[in-house]
Amino acid sequence: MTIRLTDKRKQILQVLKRQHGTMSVKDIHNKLPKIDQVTIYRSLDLFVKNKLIKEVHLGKEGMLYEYQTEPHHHAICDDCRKVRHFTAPDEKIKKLLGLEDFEVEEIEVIVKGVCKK
Amino acid sequence: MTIRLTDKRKQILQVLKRQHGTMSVKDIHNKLPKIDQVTIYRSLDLFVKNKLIKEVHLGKEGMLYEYQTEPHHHAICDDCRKVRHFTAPDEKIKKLLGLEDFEVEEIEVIVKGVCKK
DNA sequence: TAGTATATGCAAATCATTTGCAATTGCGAT
DNA sequence: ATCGCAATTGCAAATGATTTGCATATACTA
Repeated sequence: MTIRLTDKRKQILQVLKRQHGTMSVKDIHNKLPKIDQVTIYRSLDLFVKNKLIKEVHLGKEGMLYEYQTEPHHHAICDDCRKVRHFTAPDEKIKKLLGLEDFEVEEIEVIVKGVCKK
Repeated sequence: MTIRLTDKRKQILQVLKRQHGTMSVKDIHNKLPKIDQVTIYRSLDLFVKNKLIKEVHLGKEGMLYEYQTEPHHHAICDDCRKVRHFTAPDEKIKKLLGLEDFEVEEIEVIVKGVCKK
């Protein structure tokens, strides 16, 4: 099985790269109305499996996808629903967790609260 | 608006308390087949809003609910899908995050990887 | 105990995501 | 260049989780 970087896949990845943040399938479809939603779903799955992008659950609103230039975590405001990024040294988090008998592959921190502007 | 702790709600909460772990709506419904799923959905929403229980997303499989005697985080094995709990001092995590301008209400850490038994 | 607000069940709607299948396209071998 | 086949795409329909509308049942207050 080969993974072809077709034109549509390139477009989808491009949109995600430009966004600098999370997008839903709908968001992507709005930007690329000529590409079928199903194709977007399948492409995203493929990208996730190949670790080109990340998927995150930040609420009940369905899965979100994100191209990360550098790994980061998310804080979401309960009021305005805006998402903020923040970085934290994975190694230190790992140490805090102290998980024995577990081969850690990915750590995801989701912070909920209210942003005071 | 008053929150009535009706018999059905008590049963649902009871089931969650006994579980010591996450449950899906289906899981709960299996244990309490006489209570309609819709009632379970509505009760869980209510419990979450009143902070009696927590809801977590650990995968694509839909929302999970959990009664936590003490706050903890989750590690999920990509192979066996088993969920493990672990605690970590919130204060220290908060410090690592270094979120300015954000009123933190809840921190959720989700670890993905493989458990080596 | 009557009156009213809340809770419940059922059927149907909605929303995100997946699947089946037929048509199209990309790419390597000729 | 083009033939052939595997991978990709779109469309329609299926699935699965969750929500909504509404009529009935139940709990609490006066």
